[in-house]
Amino acid sequence: MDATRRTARRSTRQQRLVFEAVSTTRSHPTAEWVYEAVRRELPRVSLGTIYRNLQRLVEEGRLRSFERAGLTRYDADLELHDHFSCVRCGLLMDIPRAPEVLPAERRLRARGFAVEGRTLEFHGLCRKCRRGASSNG
Amino acid sequence: MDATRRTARRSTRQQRLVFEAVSTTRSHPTAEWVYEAVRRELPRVSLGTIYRNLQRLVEEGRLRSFERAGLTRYDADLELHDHFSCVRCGLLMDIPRAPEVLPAERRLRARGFAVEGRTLEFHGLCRKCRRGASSNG
DNA sequence: ATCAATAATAGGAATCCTTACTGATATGGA
DNA sequence: TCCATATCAGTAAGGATTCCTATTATTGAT
Ligand SMILES: [Mn+2]
Ligand SMILES: [Mn+2]
Ligand SMILES: [Zn+2]
Ligand SMILES: [Zn+2]
Repeated sequence: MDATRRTARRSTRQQRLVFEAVSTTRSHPTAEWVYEAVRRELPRVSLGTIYRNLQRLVEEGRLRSFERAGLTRYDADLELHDHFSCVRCGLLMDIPRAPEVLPAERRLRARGFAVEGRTLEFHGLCRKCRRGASSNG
Repeated sequence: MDATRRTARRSTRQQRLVFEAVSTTRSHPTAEWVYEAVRRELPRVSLGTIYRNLQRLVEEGRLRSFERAGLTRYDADLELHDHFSCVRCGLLMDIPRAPEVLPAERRLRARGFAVEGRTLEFHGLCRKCRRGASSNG
């Protein structure tokens, strides 16, 4: 049976390298960053291929994506988690998400909204930047 | 004294109309939306003027801005508040922010981070879309 | 190994939002 | 009036992403 599915899912070298580039960093990289990383292994790769595979991996649920400062960034960590970003150095750090339900979410549900998820990001100064904050400009 | 400040701050008709367009809606409009709104009063206004004044108003702290789906959106509500967005109809709704401190923020401070603020957005189905969710595609 | 069918690629053009530039115009003070 | 300066309209330029097309790679079957 199942004669309809003639072709199996491909996994090209390009796609594997794109996924690997994103999944081996915690820096929430941009397409350009992934491009440079993949190029080191596959110098002839094209930027279009990077975008195409990133988008495919997001559709397949193997990566998350979000925007920041006009750029799309990618994250291979599929666990629900929140973020902290440093307004000085640009660090974008993961924060584990505790199972607690936020009061605001309870209020939304009580009003009849179906809450499926959330995005939570704190911003401020990381430890390193905090130390130099008073002396430097 | 204060002879250095020779020219007073101008407030042009264009700037007033840009601010009015943003501040009289709760839809978190885009630059294009503001452009169309201002054009109804001032048909010869240019898109560059819209962008320039939006950017100026944000710098002056009279508007907030943030990105969503590749577009910059503007908000005249300076009160700290959170958002709910409907994944089906695109509604982006304000949620008043209660004074409670989130546990995740306490944990960050305990680890030495200086938390200055946060962005919190829930997503799911609004009441209207929830009703039609099961029957419609 | 060869073949046909199909999926993915490289390279570049096109698109979309936003910013930067330029010459014209308006404003307010000396 | 005359000058300095701010803002304007219009348009060019920029940057990130998507789209397009001919080419190449992969698969399954002969
Ligand atoms: Mn993350
Ligand atoms: Mn708002
Ligand atoms: Zn920092
Ligand atoms: Zn809705």
